Formats: sequence, structure tokens, C-alpha cells
Amino acid sequence: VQAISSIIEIAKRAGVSTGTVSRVINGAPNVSDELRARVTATIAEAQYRPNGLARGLRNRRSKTLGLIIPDITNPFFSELAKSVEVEATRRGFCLILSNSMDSSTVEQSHVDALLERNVDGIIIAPAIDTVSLAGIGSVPIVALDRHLQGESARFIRSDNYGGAASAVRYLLQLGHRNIAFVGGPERLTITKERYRGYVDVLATIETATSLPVPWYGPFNYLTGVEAAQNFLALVDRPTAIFASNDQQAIGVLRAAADAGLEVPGDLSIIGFDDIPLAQCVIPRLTTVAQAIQSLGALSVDLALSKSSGRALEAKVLTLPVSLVVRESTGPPRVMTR
Amino acid sequence: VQAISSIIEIAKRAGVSTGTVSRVINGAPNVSDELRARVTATIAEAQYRPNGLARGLRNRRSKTLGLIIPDITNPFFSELAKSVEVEATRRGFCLILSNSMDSSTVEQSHVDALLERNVDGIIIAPAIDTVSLAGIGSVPIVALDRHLQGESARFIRSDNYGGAASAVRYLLQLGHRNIAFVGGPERLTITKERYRGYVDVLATIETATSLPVPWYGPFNYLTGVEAAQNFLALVDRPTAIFASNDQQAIGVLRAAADAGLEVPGDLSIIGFDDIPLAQCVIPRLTTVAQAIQSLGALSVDLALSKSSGRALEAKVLTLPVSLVVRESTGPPRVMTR
DNA sequence: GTGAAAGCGCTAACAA
DNA sequence: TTGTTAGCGCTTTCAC
Repeated sequence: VQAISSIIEIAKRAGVSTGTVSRVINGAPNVSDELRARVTATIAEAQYRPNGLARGLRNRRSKTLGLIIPDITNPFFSELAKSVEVEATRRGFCLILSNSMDSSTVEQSHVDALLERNVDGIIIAPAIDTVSLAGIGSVPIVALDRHLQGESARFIRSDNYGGAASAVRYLLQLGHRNIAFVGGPERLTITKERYRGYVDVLATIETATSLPVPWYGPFNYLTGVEAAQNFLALVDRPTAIFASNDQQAIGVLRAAADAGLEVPGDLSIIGFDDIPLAQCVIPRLTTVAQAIQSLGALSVDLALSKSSGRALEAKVLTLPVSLVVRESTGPPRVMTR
Repeated sequence: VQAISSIIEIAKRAGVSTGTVSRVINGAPNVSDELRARVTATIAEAQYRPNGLARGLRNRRSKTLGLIIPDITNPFFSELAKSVEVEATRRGFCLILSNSMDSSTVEQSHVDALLERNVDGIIIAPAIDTVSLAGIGSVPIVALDRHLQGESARFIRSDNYGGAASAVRYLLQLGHRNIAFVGGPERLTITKERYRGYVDVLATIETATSLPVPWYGPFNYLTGVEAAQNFLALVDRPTAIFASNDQQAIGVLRAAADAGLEVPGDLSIIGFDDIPLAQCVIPRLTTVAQAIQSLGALSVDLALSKSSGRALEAKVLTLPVSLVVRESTGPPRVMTR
């Protein structure tokens, strides 16, 4: 059975006008029960599927959202992408996925591609959050996790400062005084915010020595390995390392094992994000948990809410984080702030 | 500056017809250099972006591909999705991402959504590879990693049988005789193929005892943990475990650590996929590496190649795998078959 | 409550 | 080489 591809055909078969078929498809109230039933039956029988391109052209909306992230391979972003996709689907939207590979140029070309496809909104975790994007303004933009230049975008992210602060505060509680910092790319605001949280808390105590020089790098395993190798070779070796994401923290774990160190006996490690893997590595990872589900769902929400007009709406949303402490035995302890 | 939104406007400004503007946009040869320059300039100046919906409607193609996978959160699929997205982008296509959450029902609704959006092709890793999908046939379909019922789809996957076989062969070489099998969902063909590879190789030697009963479960960490707990409690404890993916293998690692076992001293473990994490866990994971890049790129290739007519084209593509042996010291050794 | 018809922005066939 | 125009499939106003 060849599926029918035009509303005209359906109208003909059902013996009604295209207008009526359209009204039925869109659930308009002013259609008689009789015609509605007839049209519905015809549609089902003919396996008819309305043409989204035509509808989009006519309605000026594609029921599609764009998501631009640095790298879907990063577990934090794949968790995020999943929650965005699920929420978008729940609302009848599709999600176009783009990886910027941490390049603003690639990012811009993705934006262009999305705009050409008339997406109804763009959610983006910018590669470099001090750069602005061209062509934006005709469509709702949500900056996710990372800031975006320009006044048009809404911004949603976690409490990076507070998260780092509570991690370091916990390490101090455990008695650590020499705590090292592994950061993400130095240019990013999230990196700076987490660093400030770290520094500010350490400033509250008196330390014998100065802090180890922070180590910056991409949010991946390798950075953690390199950072740890660097820190562990120091004369005044840190007893704890705070990493800016879980992948880095796992890299630190890896390097500590290679160096023959016990974790947490010889070295304490805290990560950031709380990806599923954190509860699986050996030993389990203590980390600052982001509310990834909420970040994803809310960003869809923002992208889809018509904000035009309501100038006073919140431009920046900061979601709370919580410290998840995992020990070799017993269940994880969640410490909110 | 308000960006211009119609080709008519551009035509007016440049003092030409819409036809000419269209020809310039599409790089048609028969336009004089003078007009081409004028139109190009006007477009750039007006920040004009052609409307993809209208073009798609007219051309019957959306320059968009659909990808349906069980779960982007699974590192194997996020690697795959990335390579698909990169290849699609390279060819000027966008990628719509959908998670089926391992449900055929969800899967079908994603297919419907994609068809309504007139995607030019669908790449799918089916949740259940014995189920067929409705509405397919109007668009090129590529079954990726997992088989799809129906004759219309192309199929591309790795050599699951050979991969499992070479893993088990390697374990035999190391002297293991009691090797356990952790499988993915039992209904999947990939699970069965990997199991056959495992069984067939073991059938070539004489074993004192019978094989441990295989353990099946989703492709995640937890399955590995549970499987290992099960196997390690056996009276006749296996000395090696072959897991059907790296996440499961990492779960086994986790459980072995909890049980106080040394890997590989007390227990050898081999995984499947070779996700980046495999080289980072402690100890590093020996695994069967899939050519994920090629899988992704080729599936885009298949989805985009007009196969209509060429009936003799290969319907099934099987990509070779290789065993990557990682030891506590030294670089990984790649053993192809 | 229903039908007729204009038009969303674009391309391609045809005419000039 | 360039312009004119029909029409892709749909929605919605307007008239009945």
C-alpha cells in the first residue's frame, strides 16, 4: 500500500475540502463529529502523514530545536543532551545535535545551519564564552552551562562557585591543608568560577605554604593524568586534588594508581558533575553533583517560552549543586551546600 | 539591521528576478558574472539566509538525517553519534538525535516524527532487532550495529562473532580454562553472535567442567557488577570473564575490586567496543576494538547513497574488529584477528 | 460547519 | 542569459 502524501488526496477520498482535513489534523473545534470521524478514518487508512516542511513553511515553526555542545562524547554533555532530547520529545519537538569540537568557527557554521532549518530555538554550550555569534536574534537562544556574549540569550548553569567552595570546605574538614586545583580551559567562565570558589575558601584559613599553581586543560581524562603527574612530582606534594570535572578526576585517579598511591589514603580526590561513572570507578568518586536533568529540561523550557515582551524575565538561572561523598563502604552521603 | 527573509526582497534590492537570485544561491552556471556579483553582495549585505523549509518543500529533501539509538549516554553510542554527526555535517546535513530508551514503542514514535520532518535518511540501532518498523520504505534506512526486520534496510555492523572468538582465543592462550560470558540483552543478535564466538572457540578445547551459565543484562555498569558477583560466588569460580561491552567489563572490574580480587592476577577481564575510558580505568582494559569512526561514516554514506535501482548492492556490511591487549606496563598491543 | 482560495519562500520549466 | 510563473503541501481567512 503506497502511503498518500498530500492533504488534497485525503480530502478527495473523504469527500471534504482540504480545509476540513486540516482542521481535523490540528484538532480545531469547529468540525462536525461526522466529518471528523470520516477524515480520521481516511487518514489512518491511507497511512497519511502531514508534510512537516509545508506545515513549517506555513506556520513559521519547525517543531525542531537545535543543541550545540562541544562534544557529545563527554559524559556530562551526553547526559545533558539526553535530558534535553527527552524533554524536547515530550513536547513534540525534535532535537538537532551539533558538536562544536570546542571551535567557535564550527559553532558559527552550526548556528547558520540551524537557522537555515528554521529551528524554533537554539540551546548552546559555547566553546568560548567570550565570543558572540552572528545571526542570532531571530530565534530564542539559551546559553547552557557556559555564558554567551550578547544580550539576547538566556543563561542557565549550575552554582559553580558554591560547588567548588563546598568541595574544598569538605577537604579542609578532613584536615587537608595542601589542596591542588585542576581546571578546565582557562578562558571559560565556569573554570574561573570554580577556581574562585576554591581560592576563596582556602583564603579563610592560614596555610603554611602557598597554593600549588593550578593546572588547566580540556575537560578530559588526559588532563587529569597530566595534572596529577605534575602535582605529585612537587616537592611539597598536595594531599588532595580538586578537579573541575569527573573525567579529570578519574584521570587523577589513574595517575595516582600509576604512582603507587592509595586513594584516599595517600591522596584525596574530588570531582565535579557526578556522571554515572563516578559511582563505578575504583575507588568511587566523591564529587559535586550537578542537577543535569533540571538543566536540560529547563533549557528546553526557556528555549520554548516566548519571552518577547516580558523584558523583566530572569535572564540568568543558577541551579544549586550538592556534594556527594562516597566512601569505600556504605552508601553515598549527599551534602547540600 | 533587520535580516531580510525572502528571496523576493533580495531580488528587488539587487534589481534582478527571483530566478536569478535562486540560481546564484544554488551555484547554477548560467548567470553572468556581473549579476552574480551584485546578488552575492546584496545577500551578504542583507544577512539573507534562504529558508530551508521552503527549499525542502520545493526540492523534496530537507538536508537532514535522523539517528535513533537506544541511549546517547552509553559511551559506545555517543562515540558513534559523534562520528555520524561529523560525517553528516561534512556533507552539509544536519542530524536529528533520538533516544529510544530501548523501547520499540518510543522508537516507532521517533520514526514517525522523523518521517514527518522529511528527513533524507534514517540511521537506527534498533532496540529490538526482531521487530519491524512502520512507515519505513519512503526513505533510505540504515540499520547500525543491530539488525532490522524488513528487506528495505541496509545493515552495517562489526564482526561480533570474530571479535568474541579472538578474545576467548587469547584467554585460552593465557592458560584460562574456566571463562565466563556476560552478554547484552538476550534478544539481540549482537548478543547471540558474540556468544557464539565465545562458545565455538571453547568447543575447540577439552574442559574439565562445563561452562558457567552466561549472564545477560543491559549494556551498562550494573550488569557487569551483578554478573561478576554471580560468577565470583560460584564454587567453581571462573578465572576469566568476557564481557560483551566495556561498560559491563568496567562493572566487573568494580565488583572484583569489591571482592578483594586482583585484576588480572586473580581474574582476567576482556571487554568489547574499546571506548576511550578503557585506557583509563584501573587496571587498563583489554578489549575488542570496534571501528566506530568507520561505522559512523559508512552509515551516513549508505543513508545518502541512492540505492534505488542497483538491486545488487551489498545489503550487509561487516567491519573487522581487533583485539587490544593492555597490560600494566608498556603500550597497548593491537592484535588484528 | 464547511468550502474556496490565497499565499508561506523557493525552484525549475518555459518564454523571451 | 534573464524574467515570469506555476506549484511544492499546508493553514487560515473569508464567504457562504
